[in-house]
Amino acid sequence: MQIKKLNVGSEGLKRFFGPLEARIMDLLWSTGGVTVKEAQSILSRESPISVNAVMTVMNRLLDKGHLTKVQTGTGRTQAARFIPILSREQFLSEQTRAVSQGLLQDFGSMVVSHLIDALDDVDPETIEKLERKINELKRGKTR
Amino acid sequence: MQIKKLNVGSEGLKRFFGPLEARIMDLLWSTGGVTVKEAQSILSRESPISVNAVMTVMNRLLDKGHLTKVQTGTGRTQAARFIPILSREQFLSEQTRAVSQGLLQDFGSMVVSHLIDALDDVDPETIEKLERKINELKRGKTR
DNA sequence: TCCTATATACTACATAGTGTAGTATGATTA
DNA sequence: TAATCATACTACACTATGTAGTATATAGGA
Repeated sequence: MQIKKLNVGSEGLKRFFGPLEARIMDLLWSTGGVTVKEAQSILSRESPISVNAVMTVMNRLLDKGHLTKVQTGTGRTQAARFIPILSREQFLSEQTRAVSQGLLQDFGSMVVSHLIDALDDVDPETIEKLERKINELKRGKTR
Repeated sequence: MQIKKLNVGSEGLKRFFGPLEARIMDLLWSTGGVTVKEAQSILSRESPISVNAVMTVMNRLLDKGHLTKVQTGTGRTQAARFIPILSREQFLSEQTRAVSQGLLQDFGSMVVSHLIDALDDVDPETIEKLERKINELKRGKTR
């Protein structure tokens, strides 16, 4: 599922989610899936939050298509487990792809220029890949 | 002024503003500055909108620091002219910089990979720049 | 000088997204 | 069967945005 808004001033997952949503998604990805109660317990270590608050947000994430719910039974000892639909990698890849592609499309060379300035911290293999791509493009041009 | 949210699914200026805000900024940049009444007249050509609706939005853009107001006098014949603080180019450059840099920072190589896929449509000079940057980086590494 | 058109301010309401939590219901198991 | 736990439903706050009504001040013509 595609995120609608990117929070430009925030960091990490908070770019794609609200602060609480981000903490919950992080937890879901770290653990592979938790129940509402489990999530609430863990989140409450930092600052107390009600089970219902956590549940509402998890249900919203469910509605938005980020999670599935696995019912392991019924009754009070069998709480539903919420599980991310995409892996963290898949999700981030999809989102960064959507944003990069969108920006590139509308503001092409401007964006590339900014990326150039920020390229210093990118790992060498990625730079290699980039270089190969450029050679490819140049070959295409002179052909 | 830095935008807080990027509308991922929208296009052009609507990535940075709401639909009406975007139309107004576009108008402001195209004309170099207009009064509320002027803006309202022009916008109403597409679909009728009240002067007040336009004014509220323009004032909000003013509050957010995107515009200045130039008072050419007082009274009914001298409406204030709203003028963008940054040029369109400056604004877009600043915003795309913030977004690109943020994404690169948090999701470095992932973003570059997507960039690679989208590079085909970028103009040759930019590719040149990119190539020079890469050479620079490689020299830095082996030095 | 006074009336009225115009500019501007202030206020209000709707909708969407997010954070937070209360109440109600329903199933379970001790 | 009653206390416990899971879950649903509802509600409220706050922010951003779109839209517009009412009020006020001021200028310029009659």
